[in-house]
Amino acid sequence: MPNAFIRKLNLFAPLSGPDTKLLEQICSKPLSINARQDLIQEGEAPDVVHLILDGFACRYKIVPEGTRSIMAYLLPGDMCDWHAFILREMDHSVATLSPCRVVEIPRAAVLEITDKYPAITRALWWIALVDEAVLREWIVNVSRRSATEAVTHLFCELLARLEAVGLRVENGFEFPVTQSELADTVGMSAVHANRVIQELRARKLIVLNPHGLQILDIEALKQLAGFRPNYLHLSIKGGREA
Amino acid sequence: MPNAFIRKLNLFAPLSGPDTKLLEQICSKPLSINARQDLIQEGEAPDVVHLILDGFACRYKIVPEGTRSIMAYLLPGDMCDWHAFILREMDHSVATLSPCRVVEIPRAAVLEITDKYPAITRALWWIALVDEAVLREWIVNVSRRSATEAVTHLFCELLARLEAVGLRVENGFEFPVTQSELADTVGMSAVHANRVIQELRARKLIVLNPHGLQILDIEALKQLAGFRPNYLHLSIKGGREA
DNA sequence: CGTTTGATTGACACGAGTCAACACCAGTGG
DNA sequence: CCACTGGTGTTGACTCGTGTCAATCAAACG
Repeated sequence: MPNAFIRKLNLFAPLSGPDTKLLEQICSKPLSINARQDLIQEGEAPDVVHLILDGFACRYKIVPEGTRSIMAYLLPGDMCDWHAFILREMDHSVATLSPCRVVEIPRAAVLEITDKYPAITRALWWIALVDEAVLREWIVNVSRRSATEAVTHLFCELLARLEAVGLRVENGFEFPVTQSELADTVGMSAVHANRVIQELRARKLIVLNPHGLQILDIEALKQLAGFRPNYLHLSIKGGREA
Repeated sequence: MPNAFIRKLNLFAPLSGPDTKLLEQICSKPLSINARQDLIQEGEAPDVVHLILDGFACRYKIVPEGTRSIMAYLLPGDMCDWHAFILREMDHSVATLSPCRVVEIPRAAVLEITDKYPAITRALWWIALVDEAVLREWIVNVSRRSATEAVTHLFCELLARLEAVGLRVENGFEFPVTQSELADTVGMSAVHANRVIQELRARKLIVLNPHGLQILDIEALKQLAGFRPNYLHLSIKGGREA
C-alpha cells in the first residue's frame, strides 16, 4: 500500500515506476511529531519542505488582538511549505493538530524533482492550485454561510478529501480536532461551535467524539451545506500540460 | 512605460529583452470590456487565459441561497484563469467591476511561454503563490476581524498592491467598486458596509466616492487594521528557482 | 424629465459573542 | 488507590454586532 503522498499525486497524474521509486525513497525516514507542535512559524525561511504522511496539521495566523485563525487543514499527503521554497519567508505558521508522521524533504531533493521529474512537478503544481481553490471555498464558508452550514460544509469537504487519500472509514473519519480549533477554522467562538455540534447531533446527522466523526446521513448533510465538490477537482484524471 | 503585467512580473523576476518583447507582443491587442460583465463563468473550461491590463475585476461565487461572495480582486497585471489552464474547469466566475482592457492569451502562447521562457514561467508561479497568500489573509479578514477592521484592512492591501503596479495616485487610488460589492467582499450586508464607511469618514480616515478612495491617515489606518504587508511578498526581488 | 441604480438612514430582530459556572474526563503524583 | 490538576466539553443568561426591512435621497442616464 503506497503512502498518502503517492496516492494523492497519483490522483492527478499517473506516475511512472522511477517516479514512484523516488517518492518512496524520499518518504522513507519520517519523523514522529507530537500533537500541537509548530512545524514552521511565521517569518521563518525553511530550507526543507515538510510533508505530512500521517495525522492532521493546520495553517494558522494569530491576529494582533490574540485570536487565532486557521486557514487550512493539512491532511496526510499534503505539503506544508512548498510555497516557502519559492516565496522564501513563511507568512503564516503550521502546527500539528494530532500526532503526525512528517517527512522533511531537503532542498536538493526538491530541486532534483523540479529538474528531472516533470510528472511529479506537474502534480505538485496541480495540488497547489487545488489548495488555492479550497481557500476560495473557505472564504465563502466563513463569509456567506451560517454557522451550522459552515461546520457542515467543512465536514463534507473533509470527508471528500480524506476519501481521496483512502482515509475514509465507514461513513466518517478520524477527526482529532478540538471544538476550539474547529471554531477557529470557521471563524466563530468555541461556545457557539459547541452549540452547532449539539444541533447537528440532535438532528441525528452526525456522531462526534474526541477521536472521530461519523456521518449518519451524508445526503442530508450535503444538502444542508450546499456542498458541491467541484472545487476539489478530484474527478479529473491526468491534467493538461502546464 | 511598460504595461501593468510587465511591471508586475518584473517585481518578482528580472526579465530579459526577449522576455519583455514577447510579453509586449502578447499584450498588443487588448479587448475593451464594459463594467459588470462576466469574463468567465463557473463550469467553463476556457481555452484562453484572460489578463487584466486595465480596470478592476473580481472572482466570485453565488451560494445556493442567492448571496454572492467575492473571493479576490483582480487588478491590472493580474491573470484571471491561469489555474483553469491546468485544472480545466473553472470552480468560480470572474466578472469585471469597472470597464477593463483585457488580453486573451491563446493556449499556444501559454505553452510557448512554459516551454521556452523559464523566467516568465517562474514569475507566473510566484504570482500564483502570492495570490494564495492573499486568499489566506482574506480568510483571516472575514473570520477574525470586525467589520470596521476588515474594510480597513482591505483598503490597506489594495493600496499596497496598486502601488506595486504603479497605480497609487497621491494617498489613494481609483476604486470603482459599489458598497454592495464591497459588502460581498468582506462578508457583510450592504447596509452595514455603508455604516462602516460612514464611521471611517467621520473619523477623518478616508474620503470615498464612486470614483476613488483617498486615505487621509495611512498610519492610523494600518494601525486600526493590524495591517502587516508581509503576506504580499513584495519586498523580495528575484526568487529562488522553482 | 421619468427611471434606475446606488447611497443613506432609522427601527427592529436575531444570530453569535461573552462571561461564568459546572461536568467530564485523562494524566499525574502522592 | 485516590485526590488533584488542567484541558475540553456543556449549558444558561445576558449583551451586542450585524442583518433585515423599508423609506428616502442623490446621481446617472436614456
